[in-house]
Amino acid sequence: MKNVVREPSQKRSIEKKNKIIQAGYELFSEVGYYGTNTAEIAKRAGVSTGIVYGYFQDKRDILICVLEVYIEKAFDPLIKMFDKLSAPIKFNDLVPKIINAVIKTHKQNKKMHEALHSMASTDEAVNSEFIALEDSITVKLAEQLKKLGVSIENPMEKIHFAMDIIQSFSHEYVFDKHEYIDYDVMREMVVTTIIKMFE
Amino acid sequence: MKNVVREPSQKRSIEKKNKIIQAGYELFSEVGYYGTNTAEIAKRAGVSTGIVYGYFQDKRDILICVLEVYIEKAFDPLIKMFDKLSAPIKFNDLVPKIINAVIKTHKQNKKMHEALHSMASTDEAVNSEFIALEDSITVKLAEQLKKLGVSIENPMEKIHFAMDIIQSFSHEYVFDKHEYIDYDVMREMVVTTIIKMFE
Amino acid sequence: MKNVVREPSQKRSIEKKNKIIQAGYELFSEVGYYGTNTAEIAKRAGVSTGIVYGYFQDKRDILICVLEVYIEKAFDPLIKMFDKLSAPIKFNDLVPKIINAVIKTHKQNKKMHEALHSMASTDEAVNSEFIALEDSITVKLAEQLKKLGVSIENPMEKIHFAMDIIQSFSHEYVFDKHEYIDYDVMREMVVTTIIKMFE
Amino acid sequence: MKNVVREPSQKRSIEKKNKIIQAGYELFSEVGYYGTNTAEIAKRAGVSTGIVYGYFQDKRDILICVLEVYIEKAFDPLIKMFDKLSAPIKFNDLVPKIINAVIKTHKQNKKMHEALHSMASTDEAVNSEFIALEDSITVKLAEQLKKLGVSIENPMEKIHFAMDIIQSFSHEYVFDKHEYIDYDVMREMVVTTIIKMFE
DNA sequence: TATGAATGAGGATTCATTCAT
DNA sequence: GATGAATGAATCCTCATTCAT
Repeated sequence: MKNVVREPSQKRSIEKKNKIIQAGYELFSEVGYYGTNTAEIAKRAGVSTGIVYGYFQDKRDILICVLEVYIEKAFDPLIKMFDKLSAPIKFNDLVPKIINAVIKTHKQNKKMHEALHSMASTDEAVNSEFIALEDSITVKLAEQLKKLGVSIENPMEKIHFAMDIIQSFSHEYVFDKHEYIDYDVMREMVVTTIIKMFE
Repeated sequence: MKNVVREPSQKRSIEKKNKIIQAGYELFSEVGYYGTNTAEIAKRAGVSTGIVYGYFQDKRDILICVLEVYIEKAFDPLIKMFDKLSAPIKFNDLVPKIINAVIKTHKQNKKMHEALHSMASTDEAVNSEFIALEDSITVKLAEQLKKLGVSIENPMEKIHFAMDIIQSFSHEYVFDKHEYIDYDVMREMVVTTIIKMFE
Repeated sequence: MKNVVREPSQKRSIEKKNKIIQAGYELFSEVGYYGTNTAEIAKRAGVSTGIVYGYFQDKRDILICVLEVYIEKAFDPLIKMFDKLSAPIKFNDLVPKIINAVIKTHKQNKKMHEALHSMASTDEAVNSEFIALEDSITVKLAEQLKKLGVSIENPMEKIHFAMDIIQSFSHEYVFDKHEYIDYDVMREMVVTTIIKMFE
Repeated sequence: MKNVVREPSQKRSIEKKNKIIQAGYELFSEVGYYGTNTAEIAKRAGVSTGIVYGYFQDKRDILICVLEVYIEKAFDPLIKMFDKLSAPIKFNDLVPKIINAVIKTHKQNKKMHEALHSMASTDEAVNSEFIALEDSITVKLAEQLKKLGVSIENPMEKIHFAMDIIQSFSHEYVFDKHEYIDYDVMREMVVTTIIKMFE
């Protein structure tokens, strides 16, 4: 009976809810979930501590919302790109484009990406959300390929594998972790590997 | 004069320190770093809360030690495998062997793996340690290959890329996240991809 | 200028004020004063949180009003019974009738009875109200008896003592606390004791 | 696994636990359970907030302990008096003695008495404890009377009724609520009533 | 070295009350 | 009058860390 969270119908309210999510987004990015306290979120959002609990059940609820926003921000461009695909598919063009898109996303959200992934191990909901995201991307792409006449063996596995490679490469690329690695060379490897797989 | 952490010279002391690390290992695995408190660690280790701070600077220090143990446990078999390599290298045999080893490691330590990786985003030291680990593996393997007469273009990039693929695949394999994926088919892809790269 | 509480003159307003009191009545009964929050009262009353403070100074003020309603509901029947008394008074009939009335009241309002009495220790106003209630009952009954020609020694003390006994018995009877007690036997004792006192 | 409350074995610890209970006792008496906060209790007890939770599960746990102390303090004299009874029982002496004892107890603990009774309506444990207390007193006294050869009809009901009367009278007597009442006259009524019942 | 009691700052959350609309 | 969003002080409790013994 208690703790009913307002579903903001007023414009003002939605804006305020978004402000809080945005504040959470920033703070979680900067200092992580455990490094952030609700008072800080409220202050950054320009609201009182109390009202935060008018919009969210608890601190974790903010995290979940931030996660959703992140997923939308980060993966919508990709999904849209897949939607726009048209026959005949030229993997030579497509693969680099995807890689670039993923890298761009990583660059823009790298901290949040880290912060959220770091929660997946403790928080089942966060984990599921990421799994569902991978599912939807894989399935969506598989459908598109089929529709566009690309007929390959084990499409699911190939797509998933390709996405894995791209993810892991982009992560490296953005965080640029090892100085002895020429990441542009590596990028070429990724591209080549994937293209071969789909031909 | 504060915070002087004893480097235990006595056998008993070393054992005690290890017990604490072990307790930390278990607890961090089970409930994560933030879900664990030092009193619990002490209790599980069978020591007093106070003495924990005789062996470790703070809670994070335990994490670092746990991390080291993990890395040793998890990656020593791999490194040893590389040490034992002898010419001529048969990638057809080697690659599956490596994959199996990594999967085995993942299986045995999956919770700890998660827990530690989730810290890398917030804790610089943890992050560096992981980077250093990747470095050392890459470098070590590169040296070995060279020594054993394998001469390929861009060895660093290739090795690193191969390791990335294996890591990410093993992770998927162990956590078995998507039901529509046949992970044995995917494993074959990984093997084939890598072998091609090195020939 | 602050905290001016409107004395509602409009019918609608009076109804609304009563609704709030009713909601308070129910909630205080169910979960006690401290277990109830004003938002809940407002919701149950079907009004906004804000307007509650248009009709009441603060939460405690609602309590006071609830108390008044309770007293009226619970003790008016008794007072009316006293009003209707006519000579000659037959204590053999009257005493059981009073006991039944008090028990009935207790049964109908037992939760509220508890809730309010539990406030008397902390809240002076609540306490006074209860004392005043006892006063008025005692005085009223004393007057009636006198008017009806019942002349006894120490009427005030006797009446008060009788009321005390009835109160405490009714409480026991309704809450039926001890299984080894036959409350009907006890009721007889109460009746006999009181009748003897007044003859 | 968490929240294990120390059962203090050390003398110092017991003293400290008692200090906290004492502080709770005072504060609950003065401003009630809801008017007291844990920090205040700690301060009054001369300890830190933290350690309070080393000795008690939560705030309510303190209340329960305070209740036990109160019951012991308040009712042990009575119980002991009953233990010492010897044949033949002279109700003329005994009843006033009991009344005096109960009044004395009420006087010494009146605030605590109020505070605790006010919790009984919300807190089941507190309620049960009071019921159990009444049980034990009634049973104990019944046994004694039987042992000492006092054979009366409905002893349980009579004892209980007598205790009720005494309780309620003592309460009135101590709080001295109505100026038109001569409480010494009333006391005589109580005494007479009870004595008659047991003869 | 070792103990575990003690510290107290910090954090999530609630809720009576106010205020802009 | 009425709404319900907003406020922010207050509260319970936790836990990393210290310290007396």
